[in-house]
Amino acid sequence: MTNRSRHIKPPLRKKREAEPEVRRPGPIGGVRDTNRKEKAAAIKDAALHLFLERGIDAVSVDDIMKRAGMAKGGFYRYFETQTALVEDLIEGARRLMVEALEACSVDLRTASTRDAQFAAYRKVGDVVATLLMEHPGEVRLYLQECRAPAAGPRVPIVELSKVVSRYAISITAQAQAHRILKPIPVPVSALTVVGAAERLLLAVLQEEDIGNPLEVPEALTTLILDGLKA
Amino acid sequence: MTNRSRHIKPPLRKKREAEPEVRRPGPIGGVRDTNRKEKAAAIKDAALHLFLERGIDAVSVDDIMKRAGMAKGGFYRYFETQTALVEDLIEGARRLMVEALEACSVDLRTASTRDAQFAAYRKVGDVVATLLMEHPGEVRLYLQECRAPAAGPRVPIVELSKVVSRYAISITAQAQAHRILKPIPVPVSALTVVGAAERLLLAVLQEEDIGNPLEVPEALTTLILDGLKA
DNA sequence: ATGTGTCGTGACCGATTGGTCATTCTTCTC
DNA sequence: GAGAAGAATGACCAATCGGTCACGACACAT
Repeated sequence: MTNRSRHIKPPLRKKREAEPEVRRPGPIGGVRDTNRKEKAAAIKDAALHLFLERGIDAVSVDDIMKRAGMAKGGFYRYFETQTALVEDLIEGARRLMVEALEACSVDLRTASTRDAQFAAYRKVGDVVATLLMEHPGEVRLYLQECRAPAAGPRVPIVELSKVVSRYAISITAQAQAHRILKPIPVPVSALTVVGAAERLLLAVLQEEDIGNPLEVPEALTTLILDGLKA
Repeated sequence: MTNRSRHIKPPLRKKREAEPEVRRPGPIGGVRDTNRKEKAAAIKDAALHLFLERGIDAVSVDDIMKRAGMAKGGFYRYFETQTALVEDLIEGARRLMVEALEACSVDLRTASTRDAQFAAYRKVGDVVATLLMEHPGEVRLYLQECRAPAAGPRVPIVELSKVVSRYAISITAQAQAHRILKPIPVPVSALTVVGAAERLLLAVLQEEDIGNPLEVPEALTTLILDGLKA
């Protein structure tokens, strides 16, 4: 087992401790409970910053815990593995995004008027804007890591990206059925939007010089409408 | 010095050997020379496959040399570091791409007719198609790794992506000056195209179900023209 | 054929890894 | 306040890392 791929293969020995969320010790508002939440947040915060600075693969458990001001051994009281940490990290943003895409898909299925159809699209855009404001780090982590091979701690990120692509394709297919969009091959139409949107998000989050970030959604909408609209 | 970041910091001891290309042993067509080229190619081939399977960060020198059927120590007779290997790996594709972008930029500067202007664009598209056919592995490696933080062996890839973005913005600015494109903020217009094109390339190279790959360039062109054209 | 220098090998080095565990410290329950 | 239980620590483990090096094998010039 190479050191580089240790996270890919299953651990040789079984874990002693697990499921930190399932059984909670002490009173719900007590010191224990409060500390636990604070420490877990500190670990996640430290991990996110290091992941963004160095890339997920280049960050060790020791690095994370040092930045969080704790000893290495404590990590495993909060997370079973690094993969579980990443899952936890992106869970909030993931749920928001998936729910928005699912809602759009459902709305689009029943929308009969043009207005209702465009409203379904707009809601996704609103959620993306919300994500950008409330989870910028998580979104940037997603954009940085989502294309690399799914191995080790990156697995949940790559899987999310596959879900997003699938929804984009499904939604595009429905939009074409409604004749909102040009009859371009559906995956091409869908992935064009995904690719363009993700690249622009990355530019905003990495503070590339992109002009006024607030103009970006409008410009993108114009491009998509003129380029894809039937 | 953490193990994870060992490639970032300068080596403690100085290298004994270097510049494998500068001084070549023996006759140019001799056994030595032939072997050297074959082995170097074998190393690069093994490295590329492993990089694509696991991601650059998850591949060790030992992994590469084992796959190439050689002993670890031999690696450093061919490449100073893993970073040099990656530079060498993408050099061919990089040169093609940069030269095409530079040529487009120059052509666009002097193009007076619409036809000449579109021809300048088309040449870049042709080179991308060539890259796709002749260097599919290298292109895929670029797409997989270009967004992660620039550290260690990934540095040359990330730098190439910055060059590409800069050229895209510069070319877009010229096109807007020619009034070929809508007066959308230049970086937005440029990165939209880059993002869309890269995502579609990735889909083709990863064999996502995208329909007939030959239709992709045409569809993308249609989208860009309708979406961006003035 | 002989000497010269390169090539390839695999043991070796110090550092670091994910993960474990006995021990100590802190909070909880009573 | 005392005993029980969870939480935190840091030494520890085997494996692996990038990189080096002495040495035997091989290609070259003569």
